[in-house]
Amino acid sequence: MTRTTRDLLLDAAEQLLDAGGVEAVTLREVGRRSGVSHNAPYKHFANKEALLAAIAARELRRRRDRLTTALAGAEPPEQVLRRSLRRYAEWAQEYPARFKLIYGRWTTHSDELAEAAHAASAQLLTAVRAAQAGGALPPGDPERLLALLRALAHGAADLELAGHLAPDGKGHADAPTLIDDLLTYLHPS
Amino acid sequence: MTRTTRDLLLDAAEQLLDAGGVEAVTLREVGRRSGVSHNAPYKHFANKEALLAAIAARELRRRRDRLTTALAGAEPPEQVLRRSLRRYAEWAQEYPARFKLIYGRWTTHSDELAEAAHAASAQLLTAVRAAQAGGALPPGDPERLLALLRALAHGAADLELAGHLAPDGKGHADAPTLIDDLLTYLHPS
DNA sequence: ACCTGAACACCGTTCAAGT
DNA sequence: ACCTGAACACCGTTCAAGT
Repeated sequence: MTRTTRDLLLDAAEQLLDAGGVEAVTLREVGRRSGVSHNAPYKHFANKEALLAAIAARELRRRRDRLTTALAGAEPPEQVLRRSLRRYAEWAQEYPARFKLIYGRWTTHSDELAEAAHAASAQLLTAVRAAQAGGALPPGDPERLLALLRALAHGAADLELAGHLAPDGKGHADAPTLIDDLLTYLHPS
Repeated sequence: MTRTTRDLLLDAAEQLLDAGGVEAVTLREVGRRSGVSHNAPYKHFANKEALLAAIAARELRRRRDRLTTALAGAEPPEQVLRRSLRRYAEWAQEYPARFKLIYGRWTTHSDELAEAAHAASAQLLTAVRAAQAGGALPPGDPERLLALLRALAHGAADLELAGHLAPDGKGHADAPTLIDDLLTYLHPS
């Protein structure tokens, strides 16, 4: 409950991450903003990679908790799925650096990161199964169908972020539109 | 035709990029490998960003040329499209750093980069239209349909690269499989 | 247990100077 | 026109030393 130095370091690093991307996160500036020396972070994290992994894990846990809340409601599973995928794309747009950090390659193995990612996947899988049972998604391996949905949402978000999605502005092909398009194509008629 | 210093610098930088990612590309090492001083690159490129943009543009032009060749053949357009998307995913796996560089956010505007990207899109759009005309893809705005296909291929490639696609190995949900799955779902029955 | 300050080996970039 | 060497302001990381 007490505001530890570790928390201060994490908050400062997250602030820098959001403001200027991963390259703006320097241990020296993190220390400066936390009121400690430039290498105090080494008493709390093995190195810079470990600090970034801790930020990624914390953010992933936040998102998993929100997803759990959404799934607990009375909404039909295909609606929950649609909203979750759309929120994923919106979140990527709002916090691009967090998105890149979490869904980029992890150079350091982190148990807590892997655990949070697995839990989020399990939640989504439940929604896919329920949507299949309700006839809103075609039958077949739910893991494979979820992979398709996630790949589309991820690719749409990433391309939009890079400005490579419909560069002429034609077709209104933004990420939420593409997610809706896919769900429509997948809906058994 | 002569091997200019500029070419040497580009080749050295590309080598470093492939070997160790974008962070392994330092102007000092590029100069070292090209047999010039650590700041000779500044006589050929405005800065490091411009050097990276030149590499990206060169690679994008190579890929566009290969795509043009593929489209000129007698193969049915939906097969060309399928092969192009699969090759995209394979290329991402083989040259992850080039993939990240080209499809990441461009911090420096480059006319030649923008031009090459636009040309590649135009080529793919032709294939989509032909596949629609042949009944292999559903009707509707071809730009929007192409955006869907590219987003899926991009997302599948990027997640696979990061090791976040089917982490348990279940479902055989690798990138080529997902591309095939989407084309199957899209095929009007 | 946690923190500091100096030090080391790197960076990108600038600049005066050379051919 | 192209290149060099010194210099500047940064980095991440290590280490001896302090409380």
